[in-house]
Amino acid sequence: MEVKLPTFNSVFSIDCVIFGFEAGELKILLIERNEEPFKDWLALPGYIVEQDESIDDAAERILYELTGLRDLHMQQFHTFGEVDRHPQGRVITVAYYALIRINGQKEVKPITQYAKNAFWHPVNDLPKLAFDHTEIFETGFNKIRRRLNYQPIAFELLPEKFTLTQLQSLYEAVLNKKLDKRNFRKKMLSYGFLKELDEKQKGVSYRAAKLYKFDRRKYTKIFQNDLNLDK
Amino acid sequence: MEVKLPTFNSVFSIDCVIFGFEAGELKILLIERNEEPFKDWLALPGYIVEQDESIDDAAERILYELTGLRDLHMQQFHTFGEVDRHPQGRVITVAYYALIRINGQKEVKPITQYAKNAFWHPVNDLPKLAFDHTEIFETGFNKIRRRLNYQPIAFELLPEKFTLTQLQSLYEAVLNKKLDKRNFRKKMLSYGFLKELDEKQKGVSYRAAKLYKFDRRKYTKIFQNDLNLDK
DNA sequence: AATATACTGTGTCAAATTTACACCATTAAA
DNA sequence: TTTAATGGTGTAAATTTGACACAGTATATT
Repeated sequence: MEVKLPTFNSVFSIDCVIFGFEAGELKILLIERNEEPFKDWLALPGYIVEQDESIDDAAERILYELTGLRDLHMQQFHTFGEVDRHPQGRVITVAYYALIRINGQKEVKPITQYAKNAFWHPVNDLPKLAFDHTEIFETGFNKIRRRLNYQPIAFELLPEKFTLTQLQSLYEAVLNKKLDKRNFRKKMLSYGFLKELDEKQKGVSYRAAKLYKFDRRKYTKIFQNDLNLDK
Repeated sequence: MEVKLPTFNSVFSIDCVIFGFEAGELKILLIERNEEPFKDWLALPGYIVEQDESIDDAAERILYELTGLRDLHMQQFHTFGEVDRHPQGRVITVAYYALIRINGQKEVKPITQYAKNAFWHPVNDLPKLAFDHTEIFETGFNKIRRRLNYQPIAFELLPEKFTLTQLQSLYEAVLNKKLDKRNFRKKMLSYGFLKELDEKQKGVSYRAAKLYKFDRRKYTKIFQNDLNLDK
């Protein structure tokens, strides 16, 4: 923006694509809308930005109000600004993604009345979504697919302690292809940022696997000289 | 955006980081502002989005009005939404980049009175810019650095016919490091999307180099199975 | 005509990385 | 004790990357 301000020229919103991983499946968080337009439709959690909050702050607040989730690391990925994307007027939306451990999170549920409820849905079988939310989802999914290879996003989706098989099945779910077990392990371990624990998986009816932890300090050290990958 | 529209809540703008390549140097397009705030400061070309145009359309229009440049392939890369980024009020801006051949373009010059003039400036020696434009530039520069490796953006900066040395020096300018000549050529040619022409460089006082063309059809064919890289 | 200048264009080998590939070990349940 | 299910492991070939140097050619200069 370059000159004296005109009056406001648009409505500005945030939409969130929240990924979770559960039972070997990649899921996203959807809400059931409780207001027109698209009342009763499924949609991404999203709402309008306030004038006195940054868009990053707005993303956190909105996600919380619609789903009860807090303190996720949200990352902007694209802004959608087609004139007709909202049936009631000009609304420009900034899309964010976040990744979250589904297990160990309290149930998701809306805090405000704008959503009837919120729930996890597998990405492989998404219904039609309100507005242009299908496109927003797909754009976001493509982003995390790419980023999986150069950012430590997998570890935000897994429990703190995880097995290498779990890690692999997450990669397979995101990339949508099978990986070779031995090569995958060799590679992951070669990075040096996985810490092997003196602990094993519990509650399985077969040989328990070793648990690992992601060591963010080491990761940062190893990749500190890379280009800034944020934004 | 999810519910009935409130009145407009913000001003919405576009800022452009336009890269060009000339005399072995990477440059961006700056304007000299002609209005408050930041009157007489240098800034990225940018302006306010109209209500009846998509943000992609706005980006093209605004760039044209401030610099006379048209029909560039502009690519959104980040949205800046800090509350205080504009001294006069809430302005959210979507930043775009584009790449352009400086040579063979007509002179850049503003069409509207919002900018006094427009000119190319080397990226290595940028002055202080208005607003948060220095941050916007840096974010954009990091983006194209990354994308250089998986998108054919180099060829938008070079003339249609170019030598491998020119291509290499562009890579060196963007990545800010020296590359090995033989390895660079081997690799580039191995992709198979460079077409060798029956033509040589002219007007140099030493052995003329072969000219090449970028074959976008072949490029697309080769990489058609990759993830969608737009957005 | 000879020489200087400046850049073009090329190949090999070692090292590192990636890929393909299969079976025994362990645990719990039946 | 047997079955079911997954855990955990190594090697060799192929590919890719990285390091490295000099003769060839067009022009300008003398």
